Amino acid sequence: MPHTARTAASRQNGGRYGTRPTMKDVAAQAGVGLKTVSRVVNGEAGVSSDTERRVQEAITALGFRRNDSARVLRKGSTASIGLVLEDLADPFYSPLSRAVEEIARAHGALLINGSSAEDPERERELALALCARRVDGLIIVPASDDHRYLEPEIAAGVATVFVDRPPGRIDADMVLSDSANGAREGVTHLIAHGHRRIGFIGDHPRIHTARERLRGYREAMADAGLPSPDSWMALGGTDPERVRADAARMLAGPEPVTALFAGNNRVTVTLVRVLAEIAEREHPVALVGFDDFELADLLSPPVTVVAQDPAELGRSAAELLFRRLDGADDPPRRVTRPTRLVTRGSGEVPPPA
Amino acid sequence: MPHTARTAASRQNGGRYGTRPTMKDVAAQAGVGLKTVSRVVNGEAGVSSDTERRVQEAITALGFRRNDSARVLRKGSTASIGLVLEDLADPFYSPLSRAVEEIARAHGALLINGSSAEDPERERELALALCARRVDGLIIVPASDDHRYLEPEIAAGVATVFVDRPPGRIDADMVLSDSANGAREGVTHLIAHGHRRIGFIGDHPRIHTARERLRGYREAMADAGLPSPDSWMALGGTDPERVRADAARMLAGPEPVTALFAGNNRVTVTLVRVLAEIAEREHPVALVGFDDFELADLLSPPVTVVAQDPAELGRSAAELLFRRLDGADDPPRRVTRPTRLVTRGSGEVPPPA
DNA sequence: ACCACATCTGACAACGTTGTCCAGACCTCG
DNA sequence: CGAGGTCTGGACAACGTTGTCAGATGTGGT
Repeated sequence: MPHTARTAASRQNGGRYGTRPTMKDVAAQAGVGLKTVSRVVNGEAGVSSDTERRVQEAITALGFRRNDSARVLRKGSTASIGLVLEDLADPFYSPLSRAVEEIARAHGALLINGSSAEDPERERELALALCARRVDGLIIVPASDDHRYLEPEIAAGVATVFVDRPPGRIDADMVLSDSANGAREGVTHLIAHGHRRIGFIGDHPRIHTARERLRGYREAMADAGLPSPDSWMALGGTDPERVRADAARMLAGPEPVTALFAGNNRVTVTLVRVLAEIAEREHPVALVGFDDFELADLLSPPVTVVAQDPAELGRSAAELLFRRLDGADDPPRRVTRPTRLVTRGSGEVPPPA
Repeated sequence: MPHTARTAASRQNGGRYGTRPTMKDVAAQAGVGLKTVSRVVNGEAGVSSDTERRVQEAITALGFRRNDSARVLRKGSTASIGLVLEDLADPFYSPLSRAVEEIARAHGALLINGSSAEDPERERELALALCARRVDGLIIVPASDDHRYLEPEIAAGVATVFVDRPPGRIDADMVLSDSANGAREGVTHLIAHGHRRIGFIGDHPRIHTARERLRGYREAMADAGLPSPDSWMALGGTDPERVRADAARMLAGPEPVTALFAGNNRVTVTLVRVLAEIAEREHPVALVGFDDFELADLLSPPVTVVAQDPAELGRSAAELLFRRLDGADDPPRRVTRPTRLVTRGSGEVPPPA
């Protein structure tokens, strides 16, 4: 075992720590021209097998690795794409990210990704940093509602696809779930099970999907001839404390809601906790959540959800992106993917008699 | 609203679709020298405010964005780090990834990441591709057990930190959880609650953490003077069907195990399902899982786990990496983080009388 | 012996940026 | 009014690769 990897390996390197051999060095070592090395490295034809062998040996001896920065500069394409989303660690977005990665890999591209943390300025910084790196394409889960800052980039040829939420003030490809209809279906389901007072707790209305889901809720209530007073709607974000307070408020008073609709997975999980805590004291409250989540079926009661398929969103977006990179230049398209109501129990709890 | 973003923006560009303005173009537009533009773009001193203004206007007019590829080539540092892990979508790794991203961001670096899918060859390809891109540093969750392929890279100055599992056949920085002691503690906990026949279901023994956890299990059994026959140990990976079959086998027969220890979060979740399915027919089986997971506390019974903190692993690894990038060159260090037994119920189920 | 042709190889410019170095304009002070 | 300094701006080389093109060598046909 070497003393340290660093010293051990730098011995191979003649001790030139931090200096990498270039094709020129390889050429000198092999006694051939620079371009011949380039040909060998890129598997181009027209190199005799004897020369190729000599070059390969020199490459191994020096530990040469092609500098892709220089290659990118010369060739103009980076074989990498950027993904900007809200939070890489969110169980909704991580499958999306993974799906994008798989498609990218299939196209020989690397994935650079960053979390915007729902901050428009941070989204912008990230997206522009990725453009400066000359990513070939960009997939964005918007935090901002104005993407005009991307116009020069798109004009310069950076293929751009928006996913989960639409772009703001520019026309571009997008892949969305049908939030409004999904929410409407979920709320209608609660109404069908006898509920008349239903609360909606969702994310900030500046987020497109949150607005759409709220709209679906309102439409479902209106369609059933039910009121939906402001006190039954909370749009304060997904902070657990905030959600708890909102839920407590809706569940208190003389006319408490008998069912809750959660606007996304974060809210659903918090509400599951809240309802579990009060389960022993009160009549059970029905719950339907937007977004599926792991183990939803093992809770008691199992949680009924309006499911979307985040991996499928990612796949669609990435495929659309690579279609563009392959040269498709038809007008921007909007892909809408349906949601699916998964009934498991919590959404079928009847209201108190 | 523009007809399409592409055509709208390319109008700004004089219609030169796919061609980006360079500093030279900006210089010509502003009527200054090339280097002056560079100075403005980089906020260097020595440019009069009048000249600066003219340059800024030219930049905006042309939609110029610095080409970081060229910059990287000239400067030698990419301000980006690579992360290779098993699966970006795994709820254990996604917080790790996010934590690395945050630290990278704090140091002004971008994160390029890829999933090895537990395939050594894929890990190698990814890591070397990242090195070819000249990432400043590399964080790796190994799938391979031989990392000598990285020696030339490390010698050339690519800081490298291994996380969650140790490197193979090279000496390098690493950040690990204390898997063996964690598993021992978990199994000892089951023994303390009266269990004598305890099964272990874990990942492939080629994975270091899987071996360590198995070792912890064996030591705990041996310390208590209990046997641990092969039939109580399954190391076939995390495929749900496989895990189900293994569990079924251990729970059948005249001397079934009365408790199960799960080697990671994937296995735990599958076992939760299995135990839920048989809960009504048989005496409840105790369960302790390695890795915490969301909603573990809301299942019935709530799941006792040996918790590690993946975000903390990621943070530690990234901090170690940036310490190296800042020039620290003390010998490679091994950081071990303790695990924490979280008792919730499933691990305190007694054996049948 | 000679030419036509194919095969192999290398010199050179270019990609877009930054570091070095020098020139000129302008100021200050003796 | 000149010497010395400061500020501003630009010419040029270099980073490591790839595309172009032309030169060198070898082979076969006449």
